[in-house]
Amino acid sequence: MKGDRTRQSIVERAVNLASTDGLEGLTIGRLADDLEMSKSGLFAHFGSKEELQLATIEEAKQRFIDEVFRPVLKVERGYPRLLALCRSWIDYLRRGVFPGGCFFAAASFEFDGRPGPVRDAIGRAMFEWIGALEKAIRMAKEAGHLDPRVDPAQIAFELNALFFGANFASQLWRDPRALDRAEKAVEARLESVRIKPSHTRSGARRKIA
Amino acid sequence: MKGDRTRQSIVERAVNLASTDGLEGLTIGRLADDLEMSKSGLFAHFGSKEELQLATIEEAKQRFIDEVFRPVLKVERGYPRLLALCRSWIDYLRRGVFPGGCFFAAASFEFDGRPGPVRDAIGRAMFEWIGALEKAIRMAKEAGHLDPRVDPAQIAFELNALFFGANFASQLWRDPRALDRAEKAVEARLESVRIKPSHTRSGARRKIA
DNA sequence: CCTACCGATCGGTAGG
DNA sequence: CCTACCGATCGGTAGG
Repeated sequence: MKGDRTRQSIVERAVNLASTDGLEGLTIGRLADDLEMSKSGLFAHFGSKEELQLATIEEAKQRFIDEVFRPVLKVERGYPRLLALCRSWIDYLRRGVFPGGCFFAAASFEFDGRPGPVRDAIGRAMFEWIGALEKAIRMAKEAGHLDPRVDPAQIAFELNALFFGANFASQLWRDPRALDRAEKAVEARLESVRIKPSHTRSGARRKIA
Repeated sequence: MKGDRTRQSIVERAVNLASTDGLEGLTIGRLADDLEMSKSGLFAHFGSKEELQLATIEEAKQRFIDEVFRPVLKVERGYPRLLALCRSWIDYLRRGVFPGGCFFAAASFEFDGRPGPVRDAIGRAMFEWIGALEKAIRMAKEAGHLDPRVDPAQIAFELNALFFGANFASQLWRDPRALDRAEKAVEARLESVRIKPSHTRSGARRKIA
């Protein structure tokens, strides 16, 4: 019980530290100092730095799901939910859910050159996220809200790229226009493949641009 | 003379190491081992790790200019050069100019949360790159090849985002489709704001999509 | 460009 | 959860 609460406070702090300094820059000594506990006391909860890193990724996933994904499930399926999901991502950066920007963007670029279980866990987490994005696109397509010729994997790739581009400019330059630019680009891209609901019974679906 | 050659071989190796392990993961000891020289002998060329990091960024800039930017200057100005610049970026990833993918994408995400001269240098380098991209867009617009309503900063933001998205998927997942997806997205985006040259004297310019 | 060294910090362990 | 410790490595220095 108490051990669980301690462990939880450790991984929460670890996620915040890792989002600014990286998962490798996260050190057991500094984390212990921050939490005013001994290194070995903290260490005992994980057994190795790698396990601490994996636990940190798991905690970041939970926070991401709670902050970005879950709120959107109440929006109606199809185009509205897809658009809401994209806006939710941008808003998650705007609200500063992680102090160093998107934890997963940072972790992806940090570990893409280092083989091992940590890289694999980040790869899986991003695969799940892109998969969720792709699913939202596919559902909108199947609901007749998107051009049937649309390739969900391609659109998911492009939307994710815009999110990373937003993270880049807003974090490295502290450029407040970055999030607006990303929002504009995302909305234009979705609009370009949208099929607007026809209000007349005989009205043919409008051609997409 | 000899000192210059040694220094050059150090920074070349440093760029490669940093592209996979990060600019902070780059350590003087490992770099010295790799080059089969003493730590202090290597260290004497720079005076501090920070100076080594700054020299490494400078070397990466040179390589980027030589590999991505310079080849494109021979292409005719306007739309052709803009398209060639984008393709050159994607081809630079494809050729594996840096072993760990794009040095600047990695460095941007690594240092965007750590204040200091290294972050500032990366910020400036990226500012110059986005500026060059923006200039290519502006030139195409002024040549009448792009919709006059186009905002060069917006398009530059989007193109750079697609490049980073390509780096992400090709590095973290080793997904060979990533570069093709980026190429497709870039070409579609440019096409969407393109004004095709009219071949008839009386022909009005076609509306963009 | 080298050997020889410094204090600090790293991940991790012993033993309680 | 702690104190006390380990060898290895970190960035950096002295002196040549």
